[in-house]
Amino acid sequence: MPRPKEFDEEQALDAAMRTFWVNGYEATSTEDLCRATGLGRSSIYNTFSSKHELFKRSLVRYTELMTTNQLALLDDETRTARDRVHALFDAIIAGEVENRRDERGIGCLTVNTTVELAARDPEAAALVARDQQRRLDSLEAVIRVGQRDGQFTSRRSPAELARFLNAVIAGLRVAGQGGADIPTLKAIADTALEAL
Amino acid sequence: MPRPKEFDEEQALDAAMRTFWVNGYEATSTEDLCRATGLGRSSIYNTFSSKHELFKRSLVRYTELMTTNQLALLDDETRTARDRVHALFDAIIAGEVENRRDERGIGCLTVNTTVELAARDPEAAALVARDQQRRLDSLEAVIRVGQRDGQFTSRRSPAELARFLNAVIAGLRVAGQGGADIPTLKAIADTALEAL
DNA sequence: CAGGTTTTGGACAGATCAATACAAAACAGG
DNA sequence: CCTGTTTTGTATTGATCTGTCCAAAACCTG
Repeated sequence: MPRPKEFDEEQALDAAMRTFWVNGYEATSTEDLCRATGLGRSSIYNTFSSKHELFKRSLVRYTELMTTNQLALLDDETRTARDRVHALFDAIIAGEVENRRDERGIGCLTVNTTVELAARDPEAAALVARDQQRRLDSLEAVIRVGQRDGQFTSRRSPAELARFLNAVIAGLRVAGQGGADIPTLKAIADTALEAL
Repeated sequence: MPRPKEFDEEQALDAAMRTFWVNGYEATSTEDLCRATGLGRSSIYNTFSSKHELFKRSLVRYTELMTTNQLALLDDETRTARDRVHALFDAIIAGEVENRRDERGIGCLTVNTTVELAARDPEAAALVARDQQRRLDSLEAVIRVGQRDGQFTSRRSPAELARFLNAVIAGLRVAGQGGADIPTLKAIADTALEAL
């Protein structure tokens, strides 16, 4: 009996997510969100309650899309540990490249959120922390495999190396946003791989 | 003949810098700046022209203070290359530790600016890029020394390794903001050092 | 101590912010 | 085709934002 929505909620969420991703939370106005999604204010508030709620859903969606894809690369047991980590770096760099604006990457929404919001938005911080834990778990597992197979020779613990890789990934993102070119990003990733 | 200012401009700049550092550019209101500096609106606008101008000056001051100190560590020719890089990491981690709020670091203003502003503020981007170049130059020089002395055995070029270290530093900052504890940060830094 | 200049405080301007109110439009079921 | 429910567009709210205005206070110099 109710009137159906004229738009696809998931599609609108993707548009909102991308806007937050590119502009950040504070610099994104509700009007920006209207323009990006093509919806009116009423539809947005009716569907997503508030800007903050919409941001949280955007963040969740981002991690569902991105992290899930990336962890699939790490968990691919048909490949060696080194190949998996390499594939992850390649995917990250490829993402940075295809999302360039004015010679700069747009980074990673979870990194951006950590920097912009984590200190004063506990909910956002919790979502990012949860995502990070998933990533660390997968990284640790693949490093363990690589150590068992003798591919990774560092004597450091898998947990430490996972943290290290995660930091390098964040650093890659920041470097991309700073305007580093692809060969530079590849060199950073390769150097990190050699540290394992 | 003119009436002198009642405040110390440099001191006010430091307070403003710290506010931008902790809260970010967008989330800092002019009233926040008044509260932090203890100045009235008129004094701020009379002295610094605008929020954006004040931000640029804060950014310059930040890099003058921080980068200058850090590069002094890298350029200290009384120490070995490895010791210098180690000292840099120690200083960064010590800085992250002494600036913690609610179990989180407040990061680095240049990294924060890269993430929040570089894409849409060319002036801020230029200031950050200039600072980064200084850092890369010093890193490259010390790596060159380490390679000559046989302390660093990686076959990668000093330029690439400098980029790598810079990325790890950014990653350290983000990790600190994400709530990583000190041993974790130290492990990340040590792992990076081993890659050289 | 007086004149000229600057700083300072507080009120204010205009824009923009997130969010809401409300009525008209659009749809499903009976 | 009508009834009830939801969505949608528009106008508007009240708060907050950056920046300005202006008069009074404060200072230095002559």
